[in-house]
Amino acid sequence: MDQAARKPRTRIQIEKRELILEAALEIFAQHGFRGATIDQIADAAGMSKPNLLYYFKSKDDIHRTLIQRLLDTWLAPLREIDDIGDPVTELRSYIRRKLEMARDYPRESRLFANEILQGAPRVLPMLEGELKTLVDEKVEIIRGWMRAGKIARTDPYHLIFAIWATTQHYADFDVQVRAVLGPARDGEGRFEDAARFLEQLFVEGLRVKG
Amino acid sequence: MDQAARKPRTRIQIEKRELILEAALEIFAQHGFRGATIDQIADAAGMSKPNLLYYFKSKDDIHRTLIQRLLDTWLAPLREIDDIGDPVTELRSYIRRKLEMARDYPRESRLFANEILQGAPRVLPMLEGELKTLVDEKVEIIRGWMRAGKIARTDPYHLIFAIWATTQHYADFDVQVRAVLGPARDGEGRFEDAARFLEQLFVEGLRVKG
DNA sequence: GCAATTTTTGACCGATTGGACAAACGTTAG
DNA sequence: CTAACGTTTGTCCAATCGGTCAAAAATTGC
Repeated sequence: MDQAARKPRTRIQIEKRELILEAALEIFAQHGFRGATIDQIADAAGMSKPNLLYYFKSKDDIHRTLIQRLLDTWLAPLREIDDIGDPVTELRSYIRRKLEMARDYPRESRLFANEILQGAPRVLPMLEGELKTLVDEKVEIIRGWMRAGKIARTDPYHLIFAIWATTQHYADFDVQVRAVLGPARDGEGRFEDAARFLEQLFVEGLRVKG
Repeated sequence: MDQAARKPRTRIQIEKRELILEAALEIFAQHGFRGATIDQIADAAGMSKPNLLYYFKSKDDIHRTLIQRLLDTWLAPLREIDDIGDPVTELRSYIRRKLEMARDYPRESRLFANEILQGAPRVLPMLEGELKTLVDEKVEIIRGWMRAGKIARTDPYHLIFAIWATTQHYADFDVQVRAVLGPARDGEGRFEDAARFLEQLFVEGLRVKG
């Protein structure tokens, strides 16, 4: 049965699908959708191409599944923002969480970056729907903070864009960051430096002038 | 003669090579290196594939030429930073110039982003050489400003990364930005909003605490 | 106007691609 | 043991890819 692609039933199907997705994430993140080949993915997953196509009905199917999974975890930090805590603390921990995700899930970040760069052919509806709704919601919270004089008045949309851009930069442009910083200051130190800098930039940048 | 690929000699060669590069920039920026096909580029340039290959000896040759051109103009704003002017003014105009480039040359930005995302296979030596040297140089200037108490003390490398990330974001993630902001606030207004926000963020974020 | 040179094209090639398929193999419930 | 079902693979295919080549067409120098 080719039902495998629709709903996993057996233990093997669940395991193998997971194995394929893990391999595909690596390949897609590195080469983009068109740059990746089914053979590469199958090879990385340790199985033959027809075997892989037994679990996913097409290359597009794999990619779509990955993107869908990614979005849930990717937007989690943003969802967590609420207006019950201290605004500065709230923003600070959002930045830190996003930076941690760039460090811990760079492949997911690059997969997403690739998709957006190509014009978001597979996720545009989600961007205009779910994502926009979520951002609009958080923008209102941030506006509340500004009205209350907790943070400086500025454009909340561009604030969110700036946080996304600066944090994801460390995953998407990792090669460039590493090349510029050089072999010294590698590993954990780089992450802490970035965290410290971004924290200062956004906290001071949003401090209310008095 | 296939010398066309090496050194343009005639008027037609100069014009046609320019036409091809213009078309290729569009295609490469949208689909990445592997995603783009010679046929697509030839079609966009209004000529046949063999004709295109008369002017460039391979797909890689076109791409390499584009990247090489890009880098000169891309790094120009950074080169312009010097320590004779007022630090805040200097940084502010650097940010504005970078943002203008993201607005006026989004295809170049995406071409570069694609290259870096794929691991910078064609420009890694340049990143580790020329770019690193240039950044190191400007970092020293920024450090001087900090020592002189003109701007707050922080990591100059990550400051530069943050400026790159936030400005290029508007070119590379344009689809996402547009989707989130919606049809209103399109066009020139978006650029001015972004400019105003980034200016505030970096100027206030780097203000010396008194 | 004509010959040399440059430019353009149609036809073609081998390699790679995503995917189909049936046969073989493994597993498991009765 | 065996029939039914799940898994794996070798083989094949049509489409597309980057690139070649020789010959036709256009241009240029004289």
